[in-house]
Amino acid sequence: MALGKDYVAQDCALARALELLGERWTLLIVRDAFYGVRRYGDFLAHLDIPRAVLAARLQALVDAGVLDRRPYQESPRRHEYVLTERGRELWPALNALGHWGGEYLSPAGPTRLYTHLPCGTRVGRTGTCAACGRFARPEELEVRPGPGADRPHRDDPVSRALRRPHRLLEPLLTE
Amino acid sequence: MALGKDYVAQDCALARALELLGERWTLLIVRDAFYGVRRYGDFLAHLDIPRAVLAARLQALVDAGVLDRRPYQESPRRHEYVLTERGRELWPALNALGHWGGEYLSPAGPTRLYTHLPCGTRVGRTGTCAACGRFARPEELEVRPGPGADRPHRDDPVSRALRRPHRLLEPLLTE
DNA sequence: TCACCTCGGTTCAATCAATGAACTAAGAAC
DNA sequence: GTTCTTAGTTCATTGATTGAACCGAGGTGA
Repeated sequence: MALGKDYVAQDCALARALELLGERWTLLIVRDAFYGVRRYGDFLAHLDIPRAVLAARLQALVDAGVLDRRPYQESPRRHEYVLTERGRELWPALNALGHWGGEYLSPAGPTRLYTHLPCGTRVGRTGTCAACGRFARPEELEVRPGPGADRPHRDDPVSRALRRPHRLLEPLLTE
Repeated sequence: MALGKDYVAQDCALARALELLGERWTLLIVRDAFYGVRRYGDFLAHLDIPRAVLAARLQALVDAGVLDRRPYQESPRRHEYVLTERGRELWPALNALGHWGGEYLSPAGPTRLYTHLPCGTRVGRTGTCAACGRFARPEELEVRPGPGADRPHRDDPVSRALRRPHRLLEPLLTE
């Protein structure tokens, strides 16, 4: 938020997390990173976010160690943004918020469904796999559109790629 | 957020949750509600939030069914804001975010510690009680300041009351 | 060689939201 | 009847977000 009167006086771990993650767009960027989005242009196409804001948020997430900015090609040099271990640790929070939104704010049901790949079981609200009892790590999850994923609102290449079932954190294939 | 270009086009449960909860201050208000804060004046004293913003956020949370506004005395008629069942379902999300902030953004360690009252065990990152293996419900948790709760920044009556160990959701006693 | 394309940004004026101080209202207490 | 408490509202100022335009490095095709 980086305002004059920050959350700093709050002396609270949640406040510190929100100082970074509570800004508009930031958690949606992180969500997209879990879905495999890695490039500036892909975030831009999928989120309809102002370019300046996207640049600022990516920078903040890199500074906080949530994303790693690393080259994916030389000549011309281009970079991609990939979740670090610290960033991947945000999965439980994102999962919990998403499930809450699915349960209480999505009349048509969840917009996405998650399958725990090692045992093929659908994962519930808590993020725990009913079959094996463990909390599902994001690398072990496959996403696919759920019943609440209504009429295809968006038709950019990134949204189309995200509608295909795919494993979390796997880089997006936008042909 | 309620902006012209909302998150609506996102067709995503997380985006819908953030539309409500992602606004500045909102999740801190919900956190305080878990800690037992219920009155306008107590939120105000503890959060240092502008009065107009607090009023707007409380209204939005009531409209969304996260808080219930109900009278706690007649003559003069006064209301308090209490978490609904839907609001209490936000605990996993808040817990996950708070633990992430404690782990990665609080150098001195967690600012608060949670004990699962039925079995007396400290609760870890995942929010699951190591002893009984269940996900701890907020009513079953006791909060107390942790090692990262540094020098008493704030000295309003609400902050002082919150420093005493107490059970989540129990109304705050500010004498 | 020159025009044009792509990708990843930066710049900037206009708009919208947050801030904080002052004000309001209704009843209680003195 | 004056003052206190609680729970707000109002409003000018400040600050962040938006969206359109621009920039620069390198590649491509004629």
